[in-house]
Amino acid sequence: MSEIGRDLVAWYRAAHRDLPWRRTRDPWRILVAEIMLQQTRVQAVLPYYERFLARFPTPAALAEASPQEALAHWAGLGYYGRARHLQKAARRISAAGAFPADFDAIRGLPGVGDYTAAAVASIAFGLPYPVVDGNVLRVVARISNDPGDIASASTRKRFATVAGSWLDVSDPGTFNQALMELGATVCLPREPNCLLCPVAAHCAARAAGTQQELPVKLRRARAERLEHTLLRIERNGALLMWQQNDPAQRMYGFWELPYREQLPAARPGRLVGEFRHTITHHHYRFRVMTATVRETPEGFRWLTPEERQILPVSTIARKALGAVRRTAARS
DNA sequence: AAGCCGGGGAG
DNA sequence: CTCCCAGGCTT
Repeated sequence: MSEIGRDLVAWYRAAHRDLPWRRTRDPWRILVAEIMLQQTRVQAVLPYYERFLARFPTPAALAEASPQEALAHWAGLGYYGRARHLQKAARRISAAGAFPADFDAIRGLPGVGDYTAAAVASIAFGLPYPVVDGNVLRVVARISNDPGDIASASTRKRFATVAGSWLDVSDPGTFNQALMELGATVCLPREPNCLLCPVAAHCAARAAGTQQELPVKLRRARAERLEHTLLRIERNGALLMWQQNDPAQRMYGFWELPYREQLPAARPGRLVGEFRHTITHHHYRFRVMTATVRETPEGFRWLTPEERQILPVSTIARKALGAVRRTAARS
């Protein structure tokens, strides 16, 4: 093993965080963790992980569940395509009778790309594949003092080769988690804590003083601003809502409050709440108004509080109802 | 290669 | 406000 690998693993054994998915080598539990952790912070995943696995402890359990229930257990975590892919993967694993045990078979599961396949292969099966996530890109860029744009495929391929050259083939899973743990807790994006770093002596950026400039990422996204009004229409304690039934649209499968434009015939009442919400590069400002309707509009349903507990309700709808409660409490 | 998908925390 | 997070899929 490389010196960097040895130092990283020794540091990791002494300093790593105790996280629930580090207490198992069950490939199903590892897979669920890795899917949940895609572009999602550890702190955000923690409340979901055990709850999800308590309900779906095996691939068969998720395979047999309704898509609605799977989605309801994912609601609030974001990137809902992951929940649909995971259920497809669960059905495939369940039908095969065993979890796929080599890299290519794991990589072939829906929702599993290069990162997730390497993570499951190394952590659950001890196979020697280096993971390359955002943490690893940052750590490699700094240790190598490499100014390549991490948005480009060629840079990612080069960095993967470097990470692979450090890999501890006797325990790839621990090495991979050590490299990511360093990025998550020490080699931070804005302010790397080089004084605590176990591999500072090997770090070319540290030597050159360029650690704050790395990694280089050229792509930039801009935010679009939008405004909408949602309607809170209540009847006998139930709320008028609709379900996003178009797979091509955002939030497919989720229940939403009516938008003002959807119900031109509704009679608006008073403003009862206001909140902001950001989805990728869309920055929304929502107003919430009470309203009344003469009859149930086509495509809408009255959802009781009990139904809203079980069904997948969008974060926007949850925020809207929360904003109403706070506004009502103040007035 | 670029665009898109959620949501929240840090600075 | 901007940036980023244990990324992957589609075009």
